[in-house]
Amino acid sequence: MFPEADAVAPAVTAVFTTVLTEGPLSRVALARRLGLSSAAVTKAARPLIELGYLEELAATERTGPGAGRPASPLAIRADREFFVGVKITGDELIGVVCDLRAEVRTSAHRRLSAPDVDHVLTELGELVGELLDRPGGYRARTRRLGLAVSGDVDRSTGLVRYSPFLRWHDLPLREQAEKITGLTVTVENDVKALTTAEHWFGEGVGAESFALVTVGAGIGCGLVVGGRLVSGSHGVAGEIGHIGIDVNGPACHCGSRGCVEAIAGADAIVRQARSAAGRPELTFDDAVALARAGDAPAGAVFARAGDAIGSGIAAVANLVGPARIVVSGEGLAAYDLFEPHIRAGFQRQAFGAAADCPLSIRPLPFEEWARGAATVSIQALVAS
Amino acid sequence: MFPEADAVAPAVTAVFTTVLTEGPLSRVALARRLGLSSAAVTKAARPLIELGYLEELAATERTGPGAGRPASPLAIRADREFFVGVKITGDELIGVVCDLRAEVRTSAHRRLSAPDVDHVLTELGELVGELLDRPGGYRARTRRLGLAVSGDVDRSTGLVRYSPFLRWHDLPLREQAEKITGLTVTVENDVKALTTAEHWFGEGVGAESFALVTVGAGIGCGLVVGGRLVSGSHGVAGEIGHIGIDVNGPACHCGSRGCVEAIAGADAIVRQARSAAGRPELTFDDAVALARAGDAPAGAVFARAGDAIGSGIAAVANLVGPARIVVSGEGLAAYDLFEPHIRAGFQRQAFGAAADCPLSIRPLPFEEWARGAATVSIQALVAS
DNA sequence: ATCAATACTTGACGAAGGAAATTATTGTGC
DNA sequence: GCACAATAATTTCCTTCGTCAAGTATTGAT
Repeated sequence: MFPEADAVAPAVTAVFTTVLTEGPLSRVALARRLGLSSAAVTKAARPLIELGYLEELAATERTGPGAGRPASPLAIRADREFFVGVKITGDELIGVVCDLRAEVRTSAHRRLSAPDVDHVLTELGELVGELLDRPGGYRARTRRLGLAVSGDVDRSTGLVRYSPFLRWHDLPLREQAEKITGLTVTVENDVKALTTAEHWFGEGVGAESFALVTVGAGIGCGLVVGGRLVSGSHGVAGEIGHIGIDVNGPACHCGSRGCVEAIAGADAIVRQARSAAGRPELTFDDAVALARAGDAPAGAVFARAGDAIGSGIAAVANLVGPARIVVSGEGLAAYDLFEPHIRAGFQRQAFGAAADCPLSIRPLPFEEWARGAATVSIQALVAS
Repeated sequence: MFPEADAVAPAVTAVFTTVLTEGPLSRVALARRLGLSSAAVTKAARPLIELGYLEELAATERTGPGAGRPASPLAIRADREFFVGVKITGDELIGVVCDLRAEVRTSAHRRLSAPDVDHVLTELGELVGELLDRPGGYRARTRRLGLAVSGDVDRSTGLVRYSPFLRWHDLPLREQAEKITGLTVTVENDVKALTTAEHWFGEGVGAESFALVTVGAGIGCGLVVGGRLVSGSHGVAGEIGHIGIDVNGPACHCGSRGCVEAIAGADAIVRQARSAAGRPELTFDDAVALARAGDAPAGAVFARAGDAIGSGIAAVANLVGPARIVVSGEGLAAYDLFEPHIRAGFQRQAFGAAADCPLSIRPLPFEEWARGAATVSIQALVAS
């Protein structure tokens, strides 16, 4: 958190993260929220104000019966520091500069000619440089960069163990990215980064448990339980895409049959739409167009896919009972075709009170992935 | 923890629970394990020794190169205090007296004529009295009783919100049981209690995450993530029995089709075995006997059920990635018929490294449920 | 103007844990 | 047998963190 200080008092971190994620709050409100005395909050807030991370707002509207000194809420000074976030895919880099509240200030992207490590790193360095040199005074106030990569990533060491789309194995990405950008780098799995962003700054704020489901080429899921991101003891967690929901379903690339992804993944949808229409050249967008035009077989493909996703989500709700679930991802460009069927599948398969779990289904700007990466670097600041 | 003391130092609780669950450990070993200084462990251990909860063992075998003062490991004095645990089912009470290490010292059970609250409480009082008066000096050293009940239970208030088998609604069980027994009572859901027992004293010891799956009339699951029991925001968690694994499968009492429980629950197995054999009077035990005798249709019913359970377990592994999974329950009396199919279903449906999750499949003495209840009261002591 | 109510600050205090020195107890090399 | 190295446990002193209780600040109501 602070330049020179090996350990920050727990209360300081708690006050900071609570103000950061739960908006302006008075010291007394913070004390209640955190189970601390108001004296402790006063003391914890002081260094944060001195460093410019927090500021005191003017007292606003009266709350209670009308008497008493008005509260002076503490708020984040969002422009105190900026963070770069970059999502790395097999053929593109998407970069953003965010403020402390993870609001995107500017963004850019670059196509990649190949997932070659050196090429990616060169492009990354240029992209970060371009973003920081844009008007806004970002460079002077930016120390950290977050990277989001699909696959098996060790956040604590910044090592990419294996990324199938990028074909990377045991790549010390943090080290190399720090060398080329001069920033302090945090590397995280893309779905986890997005989940973190939603947990800290999106619909998951304040939730003790929370799930984010991404629909796209694959079907992924990030899980927060007990306020902490679930990582999985064997490096696997949130693999909602390979829950089996139909023992007689289509074969999946994982070797089983009837996995959610084998029914609702983008490839699976294209395959099913092609055979339903008898047109082997059909693309995903064609299938969407057909279904929207009222073509019954194409519509049925999306219906089945949505239902499969809903079933998978219900499995999450039945097992861990998150306070809320957000469904998102580039696959939801065809939102209108999926949404009712996701809900129907969920309602059918959710057991008892699990069906009460609020479900937000909404498409997601692709930039959001990069914002997730930036959020991870904000977290890294707070944890430091 | 201690009679008069509103707050116990965190280190004291940490030292106690670690010695309790991870066996005799020297102070230095505890310090390493807990990230504390050895001075802190010395200080934390002292009151525990004075109160008779811990004792110092004689130095045993030398460990390292051979020099240095030998360690004096700290161990639990298991007979310092006893705990009663009772599992309440619709037609029976099963009670045990356990020591601090949750070893069963004596047990008893009583049949219930009806799940009538007053009747159950009367029988409970008599059962507890009978257990404590047995030779062993239990009564003088027993202060706590744990109750395990199926259904929706609020452990913090001791309220049974709804228990379908017992047909109880919003029953303040803790209060009433305390009145009748004079002990401090903790009430917990039965599957959670069993999970806790396995996490503290069984195969889940030391695991950061852990799952226990029970196979019986229903298929249940208790989940530990981040060292803490998962409760579910809407009161639902671990409902592995209603994960849908076959959209065209048999109808389930929950309203959906192809739930794990609709294929592998005891009722479902009987129903399938009856129609497979064309004998409508068949019991569960008959079906087991048939399958063991080599009857192919009966064997197929168990195979399908085991496979369904394995699929459900794989969903748990894919989603939360527990360090290990224990499968148990009275349904595993037919262990030999299930086991290979559970493993096969799990291996097929577990994604990637999730398949590495160790799976223990073993039948479980019915008394174990009561031991789970006792464990919960041991936890309540530690937390107090 | 006074008072009650609420928010915040201050300073004394205590609990908890760490650092380093000290004591305890062993095996090893001579 | 005697220094000594090595490891375990304890003691003493000290820092840190947070609470408590008292005091200050700022409002509306009487």
